[in-house]
Amino acid sequence: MNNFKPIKQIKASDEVFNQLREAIFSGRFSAGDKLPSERELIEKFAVSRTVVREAIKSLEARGLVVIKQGATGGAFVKEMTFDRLSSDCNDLFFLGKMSFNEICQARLHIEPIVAGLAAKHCTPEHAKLLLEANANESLTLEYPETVMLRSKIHYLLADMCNNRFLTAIDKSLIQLVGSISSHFQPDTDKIHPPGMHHSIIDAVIAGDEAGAEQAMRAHLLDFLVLLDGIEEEYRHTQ
Amino acid sequence: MNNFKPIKQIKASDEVFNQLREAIFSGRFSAGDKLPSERELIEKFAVSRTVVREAIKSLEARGLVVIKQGATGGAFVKEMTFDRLSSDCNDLFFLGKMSFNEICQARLHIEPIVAGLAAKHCTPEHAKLLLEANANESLTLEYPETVMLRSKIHYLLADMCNNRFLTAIDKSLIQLVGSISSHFQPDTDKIHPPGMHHSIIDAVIAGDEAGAEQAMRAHLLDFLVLLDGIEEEYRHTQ
DNA sequence: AAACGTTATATGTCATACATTTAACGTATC
DNA sequence: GATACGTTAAATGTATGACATATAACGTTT
Repeated sequence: MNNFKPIKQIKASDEVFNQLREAIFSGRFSAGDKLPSERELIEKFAVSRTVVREAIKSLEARGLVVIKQGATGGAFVKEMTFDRLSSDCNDLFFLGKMSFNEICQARLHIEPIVAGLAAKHCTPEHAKLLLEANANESLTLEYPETVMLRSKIHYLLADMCNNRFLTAIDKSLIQLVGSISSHFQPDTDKIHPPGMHHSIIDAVIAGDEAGAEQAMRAHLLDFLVLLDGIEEEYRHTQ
Repeated sequence: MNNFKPIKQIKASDEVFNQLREAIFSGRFSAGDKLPSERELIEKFAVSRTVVREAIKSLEARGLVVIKQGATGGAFVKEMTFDRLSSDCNDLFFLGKMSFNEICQARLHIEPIVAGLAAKHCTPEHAKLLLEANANESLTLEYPETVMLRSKIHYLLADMCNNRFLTAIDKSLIQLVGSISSHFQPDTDKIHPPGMHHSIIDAVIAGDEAGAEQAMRAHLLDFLVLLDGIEEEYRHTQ
């Protein structure tokens, strides 16, 4: 047979999108830089404004740029953050591609590791923050502040593990569990009594990796059991 | 002070985007369904075609729909997959937000867990696939096939862990390590000699969770050491 | 110096026309 | 009847011009 390949008619807007995307990835534009204005892009690419606008709109939806209006406006390259991962995880859950149980199990496996790494890298400043957060855990019982206060420790530990990938994954899971469970506003003191984090913090501050892992695992087992059955409820109220 | 909030002028295209997004998330449109045509959306939202098109373009960039041209064309709701996570991980690496070392370390922590879970859920069919893949590992030394063959086992194990989140994360890491390292086409038999997976497979098929974890950890330590320094090279050749 | 209006330069929206892609239907040809 | 071919219809893709709106910067008045 012949080796002819099917002609791929690339849409002009996609082509512009790709070239701009490449330019950003290659570092020709870095975070904070302004892309050329629509008028300039029209000239350089020799296409209509429609095409340029749709390309930029795609960049925005992809989270690569933010668009500002006005005299000093334009498309500015965004500082890429790990929030994208979180937002994707959210999408996947809400589209039913992940069960609450899977999220919890994943967290049960990953967060102890993170806690161990946090213990390994704990500095006096970190210790201070942890103790502060721990002391403030019971300040209020109002939603959604209470959820934030009770999970603060987890976020701090995530930031301490010295691995941005694990930090991002862990935070996504924490955030997801939080947002799903707080949808029901269960009695906070019941599903997450104050003082649950004591042993974790002690181990982390002591630099005891294995102890921190162990303590986190035990904590999650306690906590997640109390949340059991919450997904059933969730899927039904939608 | 007063409690006035700044007026947030929502762009029409964003509003349309959000409403369509919500409709998809709420299940009003599920995978494979066709959104209303541009003409219909124009009527329902009472906006111009520009606005509708930019909204749909955003949905496409977000990976929620695919757009087909022609008589039976339109915007079709996409089956949401975990590929999005992989693609985002790629972006983050190429934008310098993750180091190769962080990726390797994350993999070193996560993949043993996955291997353990795989051992827990291993069926005879799984065993067959693993043995097959293992036998085919040295079929070729040509890039990029060789990379695929040597990592096949890892992908299989990822699929066996019964947790779609961990599967997705693990695959992202595997794929990322593979694509970065194969950029240099190092001698495959040197950095990843055949037979490295034997002990892992034995443990998994035996259903030995702890053994599988251990074997995977040992394998990764061996393998990743051989890849050391590859990032330096990479960042310089860009 | 502060308040205010003007202006310039972006992006945002609308409307219309035409181009292109694609499936489906009909029709001639063999 | 099957195949090839042209026609048509319905959708998205692109081009263009006009006007709306947002925003910073400059000038002018007070």
